[in-house]
Amino acid sequence: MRELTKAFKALSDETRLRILSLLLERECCVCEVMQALSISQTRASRNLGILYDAGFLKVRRDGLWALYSINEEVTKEYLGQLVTIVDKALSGNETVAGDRERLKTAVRVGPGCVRELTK
Amino acid sequence: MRELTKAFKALSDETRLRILSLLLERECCVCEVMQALSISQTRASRNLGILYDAGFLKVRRDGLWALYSINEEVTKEYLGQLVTIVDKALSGNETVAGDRERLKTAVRVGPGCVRELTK
DNA sequence: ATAATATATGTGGAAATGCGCATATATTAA
DNA sequence: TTAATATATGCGCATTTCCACATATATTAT
Repeated sequence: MRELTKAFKALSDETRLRILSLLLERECCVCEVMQALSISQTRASRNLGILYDAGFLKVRRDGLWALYSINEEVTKEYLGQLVTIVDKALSGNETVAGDRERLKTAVRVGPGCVRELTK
Repeated sequence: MRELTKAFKALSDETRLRILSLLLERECCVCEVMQALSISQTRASRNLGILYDAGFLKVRRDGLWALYSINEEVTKEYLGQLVTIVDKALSGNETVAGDRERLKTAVRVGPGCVRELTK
């Protein structure tokens, strides 16, 4: 029961539904999520962590980057079903569409990337 | 999006999942819910209200009683799917089983029913 | 009318949540 | 080694949630 409420709690926040919808598009690093949704690094990282803890996401490391994506091999059947529900329910959503649009122009660097700018 | 987070928020609480599971058994009044789950009248009423506001339940009045049940004609498709998910996920749950067992012996009166006791 | 009763709700307090700020951690490059 | 960078996290604060207590509302019976 605790696992189930945890899953629902993870989905009970607008920011996290946007993140989940974004990751349905493709795998993203934290800095891409923060750029696409126009949110802070802390907020992106924390909410990715909450979705991860609930079992919805998986992570892989690539150098400095933490690449998050939808976890296909879920431990519980309902996790996959919930992702499908969110996907369909937000299929025509404007916010989600805007997030995905901004993802296209997002670059894999964070806010304090001085090196790239000064070069 | 707000409607969707509201639905998930409604399901992100153990008490409300127990209530939903109980109503999957049969229609119940508030006092039956409080007896089956061994919770206060306020707690039963408030959480039934939250599930109702999210669209999961319907109510009908029968004299003094408010009879809550699962809303079959949901406005959004995902509401019905979520109920199904909860039902399956908690199918073998001990707490839910205990609640349903206590529901069998529950009577349709509240805690302050002096008349019935003194007769 | 009054009394009894089931349910709903306003209020307050404790706990949980969400987020920004600052900082810690980990990885890579020089 | 040091510097730069992406991500994670401790802390504090504002907001929200959950509940009990008391009370309000609505219905039925007398």
